[in-house]
Amino acid sequence: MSLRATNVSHGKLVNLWVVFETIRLHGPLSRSDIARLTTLSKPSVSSLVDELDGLGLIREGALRTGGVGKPSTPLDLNPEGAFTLGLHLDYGRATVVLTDLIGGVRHREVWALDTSDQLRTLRTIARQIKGLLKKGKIDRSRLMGMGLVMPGPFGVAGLSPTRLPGWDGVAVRAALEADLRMPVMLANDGTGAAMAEWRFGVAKGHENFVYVFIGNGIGTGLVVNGRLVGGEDGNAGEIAHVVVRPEGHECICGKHGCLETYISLDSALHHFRRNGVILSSMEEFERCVGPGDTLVEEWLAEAIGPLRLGINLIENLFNPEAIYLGGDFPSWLLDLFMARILPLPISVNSSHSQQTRLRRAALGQDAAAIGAAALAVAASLNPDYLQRVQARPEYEV
Amino acid sequence: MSLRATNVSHGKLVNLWVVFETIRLHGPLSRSDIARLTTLSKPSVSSLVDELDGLGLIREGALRTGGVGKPSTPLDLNPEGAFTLGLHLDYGRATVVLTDLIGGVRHREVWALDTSDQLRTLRTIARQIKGLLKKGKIDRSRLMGMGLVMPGPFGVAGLSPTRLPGWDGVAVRAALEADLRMPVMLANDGTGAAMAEWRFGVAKGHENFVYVFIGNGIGTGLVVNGRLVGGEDGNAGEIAHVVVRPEGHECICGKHGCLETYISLDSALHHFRRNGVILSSMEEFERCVGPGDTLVEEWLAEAIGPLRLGINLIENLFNPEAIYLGGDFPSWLLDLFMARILPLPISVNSSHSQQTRLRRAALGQDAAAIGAAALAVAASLNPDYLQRVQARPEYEV
DNA sequence: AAAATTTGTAAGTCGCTTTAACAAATACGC
DNA sequence: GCGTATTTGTTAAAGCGACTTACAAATTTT
Repeated sequence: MSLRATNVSHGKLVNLWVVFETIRLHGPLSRSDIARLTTLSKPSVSSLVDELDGLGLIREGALRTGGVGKPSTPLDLNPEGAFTLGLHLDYGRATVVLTDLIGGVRHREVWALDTSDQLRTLRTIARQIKGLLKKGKIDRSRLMGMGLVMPGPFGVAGLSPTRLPGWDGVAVRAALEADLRMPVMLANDGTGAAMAEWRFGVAKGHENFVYVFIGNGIGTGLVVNGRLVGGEDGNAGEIAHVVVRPEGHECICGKHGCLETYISLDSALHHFRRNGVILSSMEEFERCVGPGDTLVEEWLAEAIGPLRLGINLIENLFNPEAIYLGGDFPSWLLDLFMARILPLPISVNSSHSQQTRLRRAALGQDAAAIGAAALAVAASLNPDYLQRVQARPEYEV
Repeated sequence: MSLRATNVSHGKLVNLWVVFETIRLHGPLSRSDIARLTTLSKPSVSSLVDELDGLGLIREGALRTGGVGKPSTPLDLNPEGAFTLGLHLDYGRATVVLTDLIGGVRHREVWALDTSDQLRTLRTIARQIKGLLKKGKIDRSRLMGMGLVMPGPFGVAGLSPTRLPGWDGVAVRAALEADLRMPVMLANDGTGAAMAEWRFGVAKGHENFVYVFIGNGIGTGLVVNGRLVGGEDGNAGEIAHVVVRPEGHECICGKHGCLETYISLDSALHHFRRNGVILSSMEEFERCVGPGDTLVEEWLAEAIGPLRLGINLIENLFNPEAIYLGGDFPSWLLDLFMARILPLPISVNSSHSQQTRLRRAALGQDAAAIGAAALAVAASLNPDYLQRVQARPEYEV
């Protein structure tokens, strides 16, 4: 049961978060602006602003004159106010970003890893992160924690993790938390990418949206009623194994015609392999394949129908403000999807404009890692942050 | 933006709701029990309980002795504390219930209506309801309002309302609110049914679940993160036009293979008509058709695959605690669905047991109306009730 | 230069939860 | 059977943060 009583102290934390978010979304703002936007009184805003200032999370700009009345002091987030780590773990690869409070990437590393050895991978990651921090790029006392995202689903025999073999039931979160001695949040990669666009990208301010993440596999990140959605086990948004072609390709899950067998790097590699071209990673794919290739066109022709159905069912079930398309795929390929998928079939969102319904994600291939970092901010500042986004069943490594 | 600041008075309303809900879900409870369950202090609980008592919403039971210590006073909801009206408007028919605070149906009426005449229908409904109230079955001052549910989607040209022709853009809510002079909440029928099971039925206490509502058409009601989901326009959960057979039946929406063309009364009637049997309403269907009929079996054989896909995609996208199957369909037919659909295909919910994943709704065919009534309770008591469940685009009648 | 407007602060009030202390009523131990 | 432990629920006072009211300060408008 999520029914939690409240009291004055909790209320204050809520208001602190409200002021913080208001500045983030609409800043720079004066204290009076904030009072108007939040319905808090001016004295209350002043006091909360003082507190945020004391924490170093916001900063004052130069006095702004021009209008009638006393000049106002614009307030904005202080990028240096807090730092978080974001880790995107994927097949054979880990991306780590160190971000500031406004999503600026202060440091970035990508490691090639043998992810089939889980223990070794975890040790390497922990060691590398410690090294990264020792280089002293940031004030260590301002490091709030780390977010970790990886392909889901979590804890489902026969289904997971379909894109990261052998990682089912590995207590990634606990292991890293213990080793790095900082809070670690865990979610799937789609949720990470959604979080990034939600806080720092084009999905700012949305109450309801869906991020479709295309990478090795395909997944989504969900925001409903202004909150991230994890579902009962942290596995919500798992669109990969939704059937779009009942008589279609056989899937590793045992069903036929799952979306992932049409739209994913894996499905592309399969198509290439069936035609005698052996490619085995995203890097190789990017290096060897381009927009005009016949094999790409063939694969795309087969993939666009299923993707259209996927978009359609997301619209009908979530009736979101918008759907964002992004992920690990090369940019030109996402662009092709965007172009070929139009016109969108009729749905509950048909009263919105085509441009509104489906949009390109703005952040690049690091989105998932950046969003992971953002998870750690939300977890430590938002008193109502939903833990349930995290995956549940974890066992000892 | 849903970022709303809080203060002590709002906090009190939250806590009042928390205490109310705690009693509803776990009652009968002593004041001390409530304090333990909510983390509120004992004096706070006492004060909030006094307030709820003053409102007449709860009542004390007989002193409960037996354990160590002073005997406790069990508290429970007072059924007579508040009444609400629930209206389920559907093709050719309106069901109205007058319910008490614990979902007990104090009065029920079903009217056959010519719903193709919207103005007339609205007038009739308003008149009948006024008459119903005049009969003086309840203390009028304790009537909190009305909930209205009807088939969606709302405000989508070419798609809605697929099961209630001519009602698109009709300002039902405003019209009834003005005529009856009480607050009226509006949502789709799936949401109504979900609400009924959530508050009074087998879905009590869930944070995440989906109700699949099968009637003239097919829809769902969604609860995510402990809140109803409406989406941007109040149209979330519109599963009817999700494509499950890309090469399948043509649908009135212009697409092919929509779920509704396989599982809905409408699809059954179509199948019968193609085979020379003309039926035109749910009543007729119930009267003329039974479990063993060949035509039913044929239709069922074709319907069960699509339904299985529908359940599968709901599981994968929402990862709910459970899915409930119910609606306007005759009970024996829902039972057949429940039996034939097993085993459920693999999904993110496969780690749950089959019995947990899909369950029969407990409330009968009045569920949608009862849930509509429950909407009015939540709207007036829960300070964080999500208005967005309501349909948005409404125009004057 | 006076008036109007707007920003932001200071002082005190208000509402609600909390802590601390305690009275009342029961079961339990001897 | 009586004192003790336990639990319930209330009373009184403290604490906390938002609110209202009043006002000083800095600018534009007239």
